[in-house]
Amino acid sequence: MRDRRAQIIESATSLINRRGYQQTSVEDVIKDAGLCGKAHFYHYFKSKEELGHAVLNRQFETFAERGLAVLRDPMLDPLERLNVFIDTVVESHAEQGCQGTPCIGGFTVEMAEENESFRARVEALFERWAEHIESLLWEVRPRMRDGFDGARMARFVIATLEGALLMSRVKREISVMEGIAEDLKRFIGLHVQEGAMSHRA
Amino acid sequence: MRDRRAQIIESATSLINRRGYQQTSVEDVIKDAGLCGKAHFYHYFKSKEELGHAVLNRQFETFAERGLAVLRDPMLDPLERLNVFIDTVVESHAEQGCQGTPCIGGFTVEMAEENESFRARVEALFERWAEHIESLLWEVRPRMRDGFDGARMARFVIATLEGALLMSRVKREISVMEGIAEDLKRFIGLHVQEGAMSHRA
DNA sequence: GCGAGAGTGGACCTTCCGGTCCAGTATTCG
DNA sequence: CGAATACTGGACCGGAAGGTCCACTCTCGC
Repeated sequence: MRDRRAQIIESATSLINRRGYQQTSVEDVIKDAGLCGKAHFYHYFKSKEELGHAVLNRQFETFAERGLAVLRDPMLDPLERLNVFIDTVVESHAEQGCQGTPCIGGFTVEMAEENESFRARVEALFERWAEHIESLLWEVRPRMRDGFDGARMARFVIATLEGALLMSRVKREISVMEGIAEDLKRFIGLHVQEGAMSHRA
Repeated sequence: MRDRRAQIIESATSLINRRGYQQTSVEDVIKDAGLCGKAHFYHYFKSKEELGHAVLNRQFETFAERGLAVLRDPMLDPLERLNVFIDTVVESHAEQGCQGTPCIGGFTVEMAEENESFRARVEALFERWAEHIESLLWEVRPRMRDGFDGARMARFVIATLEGALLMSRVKREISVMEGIAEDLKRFIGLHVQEGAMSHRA
């Protein structure tokens, strides 16, 4: 069964999200996943590092499915999609009591610092995320003001979201993040040409 | 002599900035500070945690002196001060090879996660920072558009800077951060009323 | 000169943790 | 059946790290 492996990754992800990578011992994961001895764990993973990569991969995938999917939803106006995406990030963070890291952020940075191969992967995650937003913004380029730089804006959006995630995590409170998200959406909206609003209210 | 103690804090700050709190052992600090045995270290600090608080305090103070001072410089137009401040954050991050955390960010969040008393302190640091920006924005309120919310904007600025710091740290590259900082300044500028520009070019 | 605090040097304890090894049982599938 | 694979349980190892203890020297102010 690969169920077990998946379950270990699940447990590890949740624990690492809450306590960080270093603060999560293999033993903790074993306990949480309901395994017995270490042998069982090392039957599936050759090291804690391998588990770390698996967790990062999982973040990668979940994020790609849930988060990034909305960025490509053909039913919505691109800019609207971006707004929905931002709201989604805020909401999922709120759902997890300002602790989980629905996309990147938080613990991933700790991991990036720990180990070069982790770092590369986190960077790739950032890049992939940026590219999604970038291509979305490319779609709406004709509607934007002159000099609009989608690549830059994509990074700006990500940085702001990450920072907001971080702040509300430290503060253990979501309201700050909500305000920031609103302002961020407003900022994006300011780049739309007058009279070139999307087809929504 | 309190020199020694200060020197230990100095070493610890630098190490923690580079490698994180958990990744920095007391032994590392001892070596870096040029102490001899552990006894020497524990002569000044009763625990690693106490050292951690001292480091946080130092960050607090250095940041207050260098970073926040510019926010109150009476010689500059308030909005200009904010721009200078943003540039300063970018520059000092660049100087440290995208690794140091000139103000908060990075390792402080790791510490916040580690220990509740650390968390409270980091939160206080955030709050203090926000208040400085807030009061600066209060000064220029008459020049701003209707509905301008200084408190919100202050948090927005901080979140964006923190996120940018984080991204460029993972990427080990400053250019992304520079772009974000520019956009951030531009965003702030967009809230100024037409015809109410500051007295600079 | 004497006592306190600074500094030196290292042995040592304990706990935690990643990782190994092993011995055995349950399950499943050719 | 028989062999691989999944699972159980626990002993164990080696190293890192926080922290204690101790015996000793140096230096400075009273």
